[in-house]
Amino acid sequence: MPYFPHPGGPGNGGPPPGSRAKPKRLKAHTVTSRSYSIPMVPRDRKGRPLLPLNVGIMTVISLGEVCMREHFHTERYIFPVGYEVTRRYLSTVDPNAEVVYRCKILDGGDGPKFQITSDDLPEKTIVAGTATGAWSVIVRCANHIRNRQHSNSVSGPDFFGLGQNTIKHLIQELPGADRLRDYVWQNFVEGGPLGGRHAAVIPALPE
DNA sequence: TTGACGCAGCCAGATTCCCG
DNA sequence: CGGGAATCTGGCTGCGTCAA
Repeated sequence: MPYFPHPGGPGNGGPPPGSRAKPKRLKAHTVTSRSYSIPMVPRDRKGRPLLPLNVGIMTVISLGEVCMREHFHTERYIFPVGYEVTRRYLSTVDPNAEVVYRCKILDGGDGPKFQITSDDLPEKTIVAGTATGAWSVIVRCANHIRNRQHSNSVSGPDFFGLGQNTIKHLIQELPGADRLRDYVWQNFVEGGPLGGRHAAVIPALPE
């Protein structure tokens, strides 16, 4: 998650020394359009991204298609029908294992359906109306078999990769994305100055 | 070679929303 | 109105890059 401290955050006075009481946070309900630098994305001759594509720990299998209907986008995220990624996470069967989860967004008629299938339980498919709902089932179960008592709080869109700037950028490029009413358009600069682990996005090796 | 730096991934908790 | 679900923010940690 790119962290951009907002005005009024830490460093802007902050709590008095010795005070550990956190100030009440107000929900940032407005999304502002701004520019982000993202790694260069490998593309074919027509300019389409080469899939599958490794983005961080995730692999984008398909970007799907932008659906103009309501509920298929918010001001922060677009939920393309047919979008598919894989990612590694804790197994819900073996406490010592990690498995690959296949995340898909399907057309549920009146809204998107978020489907997750794990490699160790391919017959058990989790489907929910929200990304958070689907992933919270996994996280709760993974924590349960490990006897971990932490909350099942999880950012679903984050786990689906929809919060990744690179993936956001690719989804924004899909036909129709520029005509979504509620979505707040972000400006991405490909090949911008980036350090760290994921300075380059590489095509995933075919299985 | 190594330490500083920057970023992604993940988690905890706060806030908001929604339904009974 | 209350409780649970959904969503978002802030911070910690680990790892890769780069310069000294």
